[in-house]
Amino acid sequence: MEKLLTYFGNIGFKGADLKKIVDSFSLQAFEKNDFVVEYGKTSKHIGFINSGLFQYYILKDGEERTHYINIENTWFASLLSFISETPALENFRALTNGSIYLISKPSLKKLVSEVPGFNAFYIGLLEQSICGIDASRIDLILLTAEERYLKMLTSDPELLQQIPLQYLASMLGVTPRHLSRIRNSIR
Amino acid sequence: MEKLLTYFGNIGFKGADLKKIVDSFSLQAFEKNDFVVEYGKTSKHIGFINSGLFQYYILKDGEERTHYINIENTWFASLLSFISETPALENFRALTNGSIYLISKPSLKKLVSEVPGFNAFYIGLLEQSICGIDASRIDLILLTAEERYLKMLTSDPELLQQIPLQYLASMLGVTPRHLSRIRNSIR
DNA sequence: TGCATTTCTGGACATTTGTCCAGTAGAAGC
DNA sequence: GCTTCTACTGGACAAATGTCCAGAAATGCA
Repeated sequence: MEKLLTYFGNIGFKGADLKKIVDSFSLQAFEKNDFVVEYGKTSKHIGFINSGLFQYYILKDGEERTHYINIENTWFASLLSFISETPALENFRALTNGSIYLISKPSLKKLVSEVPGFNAFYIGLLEQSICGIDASRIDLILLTAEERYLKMLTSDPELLQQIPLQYLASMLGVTPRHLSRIRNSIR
Repeated sequence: MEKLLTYFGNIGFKGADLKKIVDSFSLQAFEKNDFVVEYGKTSKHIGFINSGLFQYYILKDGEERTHYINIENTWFASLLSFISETPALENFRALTNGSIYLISKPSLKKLVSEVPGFNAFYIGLLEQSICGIDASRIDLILLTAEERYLKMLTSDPELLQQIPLQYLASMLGVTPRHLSRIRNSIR
């Protein structure tokens, strides 16, 4: 659990509190194509990606539509399902072999109420999520697909290198065919 | 401050705590076209709309692009600016005369740390915001403009009645011209 | 009531994006 | 080394959406 120790250590947790936090997580391995969250089932965990590439997608008219991809060292949550405790409307699946530090909702709530400062950490996590999701939503309204692609080129260069273009296209809200056109036109 | 008393009373706050909460807000009146949050200035408050209609928009190539509208009895926040204490990238402006119960960030943080249960209230508010924003973002990727309009018809009928169509179109990510086509085609 | 302003609609045409598909290149397995 | 699979590209055409604009309808105000 070294990565978690470092992570929470770096943001100021120590001693017994740090141990309590890290012990609340369990490291689970996933093989390519394994589901972390499956459509129709309630998502009971959030987690921190230790390694691998994980994809959110929704089936629409029988087709996979990717709406987000998580890479190493980021937090993931099927928030709607996790928060409201309703069946997930999306799938969250491993695109490669990898592993995730998972924590259950009861454990999370326990840390929030029992560990001083964890409360602030969770609020910070939510606040950051909001900033990220909101910015992405606004971009979808305000920018053209090409502008969104150019923005991604500079803001998430590591995504571009790790993720097959078909998934990127889906995240940008266009077809792979059109992304190919965009990439061709900006040369 | 009746509306706030009722609101926080209904979710379980009482006595001195309730008074402390309500006293942290101030009711501010806005006239049509007044700015609540202005581009380039840091947003230092969040608030609960007492009355009126308020519009988030961004200027792009000299044009107003609405990305959200708040109606009565909803919470508003220029979250990115408020949370990260950076200049706002958007404007938030009164579309009609109205008033908002405002609370500053220091007061909010004070309530979170001093009033039992307010912490949970603020977390709940953030969680709900995430669910709403995330659902909206996913719709922008997965649904066509027509599907988004149909969804809005059933999920937010009150918006349809109060908001001029040009703003709705902008929220849906299409031009008024195209929204007119959509409305025509579903009859 | 009547004029001015704003909002909404829809025609004509341009641009963007999607669909379908075939071809190429590289990676993976036997 | 050969086959198979997957990712990526791009042509041809169709559908969706934008632009520009003018007229109709609704609203606000004197």
